[in-house]
Amino acid sequence: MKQTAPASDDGLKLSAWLPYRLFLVVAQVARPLESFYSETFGLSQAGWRILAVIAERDAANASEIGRACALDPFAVSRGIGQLADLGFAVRRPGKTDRRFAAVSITRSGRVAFNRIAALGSAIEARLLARLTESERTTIDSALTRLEGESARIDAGGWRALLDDADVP
Amino acid sequence: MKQTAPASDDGLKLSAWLPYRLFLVVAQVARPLESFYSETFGLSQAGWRILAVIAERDAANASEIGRACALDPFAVSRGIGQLADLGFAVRRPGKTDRRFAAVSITRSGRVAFNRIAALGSAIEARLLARLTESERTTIDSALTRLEGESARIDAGGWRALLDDADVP
DNA sequence: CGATATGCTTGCACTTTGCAATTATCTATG
DNA sequence: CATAGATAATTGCAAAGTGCAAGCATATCG
Repeated sequence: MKQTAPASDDGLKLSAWLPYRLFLVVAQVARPLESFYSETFGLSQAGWRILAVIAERDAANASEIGRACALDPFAVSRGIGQLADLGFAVRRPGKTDRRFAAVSITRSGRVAFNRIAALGSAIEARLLARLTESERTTIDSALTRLEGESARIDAGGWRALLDDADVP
Repeated sequence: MKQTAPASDDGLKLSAWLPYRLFLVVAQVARPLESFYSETFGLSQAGWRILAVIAERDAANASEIGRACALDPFAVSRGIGQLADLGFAVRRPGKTDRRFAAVSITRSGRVAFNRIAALGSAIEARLLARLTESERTTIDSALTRLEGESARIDAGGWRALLDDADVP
């Protein structure tokens, strides 16, 4: 009676794997935020991300937005469409090159953003309260490097990852 | 000419917001891994997460799995179905209480898991290489607290978050 | 001027998700 | 010991989201 394999035989303990641990925090924190903005404004996840980007970077074009929040051009286009329907954003042809849309947040978009941002800040405050001052500093600096390295990992694709170490 | 609101007036700078920074790392790191297991095994994201859970915790039931990887019962059920179709998992009625499914990884499921885990380990290694030993220690301990706090945040829902601080 | 390239959008098929209803099993009670 | 009320999991179906081919507008090059 040995149809199922018994214990773990590779070196990956999920609960200790760094990306998984980060994922858990992100997923759990995203859920209440998402239910807030979707219930309150009918905003999708992509819509919220884009709103947050154009709230801090005015007259952004679609590719910039996509890069800033890990969204492909289709999703960006649709997200902007949603924001435009809700009256939270306007798109105008770009000033110099009119192929580039210049997407800007509207007044009511900013109002909505501020409401969501208040929740976001509350969440961050709850998290930061669990850390000491020196931990915050360490994490801030470490995270900068992790962002850079993860961008490179992403850009390289999975094939590049197996050239370094053990391969199947 | 003032249809659009100008600069940021609330305190949320997206690029400095902790959950966003964590999200970026997670999203970028997940992408190559996902394209690997979906191309190679036809596994969905939920399928992979569940596979990873049952690889380290044998005879798990659906709610345990769901809790362990932030998946609702429907998604878990479907994910298990997918794994069963692929021959990577079997479900049997639980031993004592037969309502609980006892989900176990199969031999070929473990083979697949090990292949994916190798990639996962490579990714983690790349990330950890960017950190000093003391940063790793700090992050390890901080992350444990963040996991706990984010679980509480999730459990409380968004209404609970606004009772503490500034409200809209 | 075409011809070609680029940024973005749209239409359509396909997949994933959310939720109500269902099945199977267990526990408690008269 | 039958029946009512839980609980764990699954399934069916509609709604939402996604991926990709093709399309439109604009720009640049020969």
